[in-house]
Amino acid sequence: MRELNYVPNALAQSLKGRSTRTLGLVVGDVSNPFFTLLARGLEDAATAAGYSVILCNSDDDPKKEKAYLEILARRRVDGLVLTPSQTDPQPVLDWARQSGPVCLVDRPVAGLDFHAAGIDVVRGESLLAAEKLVEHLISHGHKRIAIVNGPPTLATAVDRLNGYRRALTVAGLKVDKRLEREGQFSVESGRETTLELLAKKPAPTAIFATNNQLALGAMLAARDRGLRIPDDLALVTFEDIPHVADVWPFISVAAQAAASMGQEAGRFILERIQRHGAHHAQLKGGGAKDEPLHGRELVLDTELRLRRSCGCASASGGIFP
Amino acid sequence: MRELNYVPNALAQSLKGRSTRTLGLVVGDVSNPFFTLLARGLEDAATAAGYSVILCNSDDDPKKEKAYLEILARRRVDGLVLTPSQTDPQPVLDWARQSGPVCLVDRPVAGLDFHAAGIDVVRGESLLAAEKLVEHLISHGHKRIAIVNGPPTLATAVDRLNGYRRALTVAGLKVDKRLEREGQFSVESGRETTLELLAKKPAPTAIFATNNQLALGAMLAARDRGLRIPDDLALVTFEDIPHVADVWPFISVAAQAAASMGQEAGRFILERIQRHGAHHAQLKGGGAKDEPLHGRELVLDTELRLRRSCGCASASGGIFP
DNA sequence: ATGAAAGCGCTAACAA
DNA sequence: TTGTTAGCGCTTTCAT
Repeated sequence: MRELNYVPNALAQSLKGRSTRTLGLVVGDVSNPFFTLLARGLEDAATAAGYSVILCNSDDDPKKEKAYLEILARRRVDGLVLTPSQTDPQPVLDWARQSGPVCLVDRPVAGLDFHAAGIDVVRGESLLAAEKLVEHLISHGHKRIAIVNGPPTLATAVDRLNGYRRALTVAGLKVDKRLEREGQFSVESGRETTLELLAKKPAPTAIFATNNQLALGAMLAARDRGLRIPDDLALVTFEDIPHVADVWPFISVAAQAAASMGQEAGRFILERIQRHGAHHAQLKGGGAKDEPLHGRELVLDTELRLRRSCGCASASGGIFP
Repeated sequence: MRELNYVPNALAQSLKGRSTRTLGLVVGDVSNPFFTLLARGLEDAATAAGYSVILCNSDDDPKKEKAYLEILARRRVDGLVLTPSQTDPQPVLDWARQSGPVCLVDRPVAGLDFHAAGIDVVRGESLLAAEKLVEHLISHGHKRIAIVNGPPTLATAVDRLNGYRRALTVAGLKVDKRLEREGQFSVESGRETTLELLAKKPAPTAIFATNNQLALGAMLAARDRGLRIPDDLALVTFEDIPHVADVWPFISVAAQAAASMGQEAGRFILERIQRHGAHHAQLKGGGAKDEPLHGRELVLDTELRLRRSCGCASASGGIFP
């Protein structure tokens, strides 16, 4: 009788029950391949558990982020996976307290006691990887190494800057603020700041771009100035562009497992949602794990992939002239 | 008084009203840069109009697609933006009749009278662009040109195959089915089928990979066999990988404006939602556009970008050795 | 003007 | 077992 086209209304179900089976995902920009993979990973984890995900692009703008959080809260998403766009921990704390489980991905919020707040964090190892990258540049003989960074409001930018500085210090090179540039994590920003850097009296001989978009911008800048990489300017960065490196093994990177990051974030948030739900609807028997469940932190390994842009010879035979 | 933390419940609002202010987006795979940009474009258009988007990856699998459509229908999304994964027009027709506005992106469904069904289509020019690409290979003197294609169930694959055949025919070359390979629109598939092609007695001297993932796979295959591009094997494909071509002007492509496609799809679907809503809730006065509104088709231009993989000399100076 | 009530489509608790 | 009912948080209508 209801074979004649009946589709249950999930809204009504959600209104009654305490779950929307929906996750909110707020990333800087899905077009950044890193976030693309992250989104895919989360989507897979979510789908497997019967959840859908609402995708939001904050462009790392706290205003946009705020607007999205508001929308997601109204929609009563069961969990939030967020790449925080600012230093202020309040929005995240508020969400955790009022709107439900949160998992921070890619970067934590400086000054946020995620452990106590019951907020999970999944991120890559940034500081150490950055240090290794710069250390490698130093091993190639570079002394004037510049950093093309993202906004200092993002933990990844801060970590990578600290790694950069540490490498210099350890090598006995002095930290020169004039070689430290910050901007957005975008191609345009990378191009502009690199251009500024290259205009300096003694120009840097190597650049550490803190993500792949910035690196792309730096390469554009090098091209603008007629510089060859790595001969005239060496370059290292974070995050591979999927598949591209396989056919064009050129850019040396510290690679993060973006898809895994998304999946792990999914695992965290789903687990937390389960407990959260069990908590709200006081289940009578069964698994009574009622301890508050502190925030966990999962730090994924970052793998150094040295190719040509740093000055190393191409490992692979190279099919291209 | 309600400054003390009140968040309206969008579920209840939606349950009462007739709108969820949500769009469903089903693409093959967001990790394909083409779909990434499409998703971003749609998200932008949606957000600007106060809509959110639920992202789904069908992997071009009709089963997964069906499951997602079911979920989206239950969630009562106001509109559906879909890259259809099969030849059967029924699912789409059903959606349009029962669940609301639909906009097909990237590809239509063969045999679907979208115009009559009131279904919009936003796509790139595939056939002609494919023909030009292959025509160009022919102009380089190639006679044995293979096609590495996606599933014949997708309109883009069909169109590109037809464009390929037409170019051959027009040039007086004969169509050789053994040089026509199909599979998935994935890197792995591209690698496998290219490997098969390269194992043939007189191997093809040029390959037309019908999307960038396949092209990446084809390049991997070339590397596997120790072939150089374009010297030993020429290659052309569809869709640029954003920014990469700027720093590595290597792959010759027919480029589509993916982000625009997403935005235009957004415009179409939002407009249709508006009318649809106005239709349901019989508005008393005002703009009485009650004509049924036929399905529209927007075909975006595809731009040929000839670089090196086809055999053309690099236009740009090239910063890489 | 402000206030009360019905109902959106479900689920869960209860009654028969 | 099957049937009825209250209520999730809103919006809209109707009465005050």
